[in-house]
Amino acid sequence: MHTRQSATRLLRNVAGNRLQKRLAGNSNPSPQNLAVRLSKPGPNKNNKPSSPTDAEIVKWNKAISDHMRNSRCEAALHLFDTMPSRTTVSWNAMISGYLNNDRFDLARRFFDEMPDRNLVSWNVMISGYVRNYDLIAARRLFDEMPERDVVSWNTMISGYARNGFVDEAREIFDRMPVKKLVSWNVMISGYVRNHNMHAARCLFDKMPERDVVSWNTMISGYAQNGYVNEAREIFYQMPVKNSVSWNGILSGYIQNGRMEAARQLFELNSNWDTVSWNALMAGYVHRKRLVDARMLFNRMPGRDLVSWNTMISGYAQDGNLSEAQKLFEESPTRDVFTWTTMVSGYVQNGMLVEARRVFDEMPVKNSVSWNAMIAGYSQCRMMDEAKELFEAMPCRNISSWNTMITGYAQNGEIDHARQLFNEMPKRDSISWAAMLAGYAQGGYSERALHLFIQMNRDGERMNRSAFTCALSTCADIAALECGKQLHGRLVQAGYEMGCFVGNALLAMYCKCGSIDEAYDAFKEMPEKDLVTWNTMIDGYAKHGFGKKALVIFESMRMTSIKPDDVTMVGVLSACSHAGLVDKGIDYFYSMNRDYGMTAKAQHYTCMIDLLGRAGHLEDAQALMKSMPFEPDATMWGALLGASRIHGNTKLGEKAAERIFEMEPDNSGMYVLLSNLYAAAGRWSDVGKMRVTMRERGVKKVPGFSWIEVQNKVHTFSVGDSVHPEREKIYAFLEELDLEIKKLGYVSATKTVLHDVEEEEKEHMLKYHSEKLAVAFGILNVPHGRPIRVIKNLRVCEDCHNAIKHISKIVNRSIILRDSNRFHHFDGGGCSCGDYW
DNA sequence: CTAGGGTTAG
Repeated sequence: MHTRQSATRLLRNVAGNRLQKRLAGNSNPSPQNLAVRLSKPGPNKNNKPSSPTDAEIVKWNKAISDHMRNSRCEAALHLFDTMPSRTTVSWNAMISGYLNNDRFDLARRFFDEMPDRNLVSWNVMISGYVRNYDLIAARRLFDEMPERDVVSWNTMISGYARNGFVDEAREIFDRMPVKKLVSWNVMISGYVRNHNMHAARCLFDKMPERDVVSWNTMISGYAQNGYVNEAREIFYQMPVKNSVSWNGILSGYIQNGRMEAARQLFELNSNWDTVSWNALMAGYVHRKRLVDARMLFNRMPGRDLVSWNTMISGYAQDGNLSEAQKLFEESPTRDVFTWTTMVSGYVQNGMLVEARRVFDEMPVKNSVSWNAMIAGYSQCRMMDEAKELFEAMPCRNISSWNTMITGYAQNGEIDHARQLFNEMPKRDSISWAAMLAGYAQGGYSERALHLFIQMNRDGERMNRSAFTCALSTCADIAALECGKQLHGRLVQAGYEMGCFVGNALLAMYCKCGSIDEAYDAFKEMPEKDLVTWNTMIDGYAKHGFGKKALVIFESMRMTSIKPDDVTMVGVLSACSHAGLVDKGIDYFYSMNRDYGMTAKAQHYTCMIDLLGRAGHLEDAQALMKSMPFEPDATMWGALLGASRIHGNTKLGEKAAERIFEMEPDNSGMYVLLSNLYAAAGRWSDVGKMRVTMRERGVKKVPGFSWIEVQNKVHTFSVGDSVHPEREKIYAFLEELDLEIKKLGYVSATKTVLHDVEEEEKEHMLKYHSEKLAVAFGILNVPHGRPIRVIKNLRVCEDCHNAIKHISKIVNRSIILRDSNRFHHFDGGGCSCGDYW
């Protein structure tokens, strides 16, 4: 037991004068700033503690936790401050309470200042760091603590696994001296979370005893990773089921988009609990079927807070703020969740004033609430307001900093972004990515590169996972030069052996369009795991080298590593992209025959694509009908694409209709259908499409392309008129145009629709962003080196045709990455074989 | 007061 010594002084230190002043003027105090107020010396501080009984202290402690659970930090602190004597448990309750309310700073101060720590204090603090995504700090505490119990070990395992470090989690798991049932469950759940069902199953089969949680973890793991059949198998095998088991199956259907199957199961029996109702309702909300969701909501026997929150967020995200507001007012109780939903609903619909009104009214805010409001301001380019909130918020977390960095970067204030990046206490992969993306999108490639180098210099920060993260950032923004630099540093650091980094390296080369260097890296990897093989296969497939992909697959079969469903997606899409119909069909059937795999939605999508492209539209439809689940928008999209290639307007319309039902905002599909009409000469339908798009408020994503030349990224958009070298580029394009027409190129104005006025059509076509970037590349990339262009959307058919001819005329190799795949143009042809 | 399974917000 301790006297109440330093709590007051402690808090005064925590708050700091600046914050205290700022909050003093706030007319609408949140509990967080009340906590600060209490730091002023209160009355009755000099009573000598009478000696309370143990039972009384337990009561006090319970009251503290209770306050904390209900986000009443100030009340908890008041109790803590005035209680006659404290135990370690009291301190622990405060720490845990603050952590639950996103006050990591206060929690740590209490932890540091407390007179005696027990095992729980350490464990609580570690779990706090885990929740704040700070695995390094968590690990430091874990290593420092004087002794560890099962909970300490389990917390670390779960912490690593939750944040994607499943190997580190396994390392801890293997090292722990005594494993309990929960330890096994945590580790299995870690594998599940990281989509490694194979490893999860191995552990599950090996574990000495199982309880209902172990079984349920496997059910939901299989279900959420798309193996509904396996989930059902486990479900039937398990000795004692509870409602969680049932809900695992139900939400498995829901998350795999099989709403009708979910519904059938749901109607089959009547003893579903509230969680089940909520899950089904959320499924409908997620698929924008608000009418169905509302019908369930009305029918529900017992609505809880989650039910109300789900329904409210459904309306809010759908833009129906008036209905959301109505339900919000009707709801019997509201929690932080409810309020935050309203705030972010208004924010997402650009209604900043309303958002702010709700935000000011809400009684308890957590970091999510603050971040939502900040994001709202920064999306509306109101960085001053965003900054004001950011500085006032008591519970800043990494997300808050990241939101601000992104905001500044997107508003062109790159230096402010960098300043925050430098100042922030902890960075995660998002922070680096945000900063790098800011540099990359703003054209500051040298600075992006420099940031990588700084990452390396920081030494400690540049561990294996940082390399992995940096490499995958390079892959995303197709920064090949940066990626190569990292590769160099990797070799210097002696890191290049492991699969972890090796796979990232491989993926980087693939996504940056350098498939040959990817293969070099692949060859040199001493150990190849499943991901290595999958990455290489998919890389070749995406680049249109289907036969090479299949060669890799055949070598993989010689090893002891078993292909999984991801492998097969790569193999099937290789066949599809390369037009290898019979091979594709063979492989599809071999999945079950040779490996006992059940084909998932993605495999069917590949097959529909494969059959469709090859002109077997009937077979594609037949396959769709025979599938064990409902077709999703991607499958109809594949069919629509195939219909376009083969000029089947009727089928295209049917597919499009289904897509618009499921994804009314998918602008790419509207364009695809328009192109189909245009190709058939149905101009009035083309016009109607344009009207429909306008009526439904579908915005076509503007297309842009970029190219890296001498460490600088050049971005182009349709009809670009801002690039400093535009005159030269346009003149060069005119010249090319004449040349390629001699080769038989016909401007395909008629087949391509873009949302520009009719008379501008031919003019605009010549100036699509990809053409501009290619022309710029030819003019500026030294001879003998490939020209690498990236486009955010699918490449336009006419441009594709033109670039093929251009590659022949200028005798250059042009590599174009679009949103779907890679195109290698060489000597007048393309690696995609005109199928894409 | 701390670790594992099914539903809601960034």
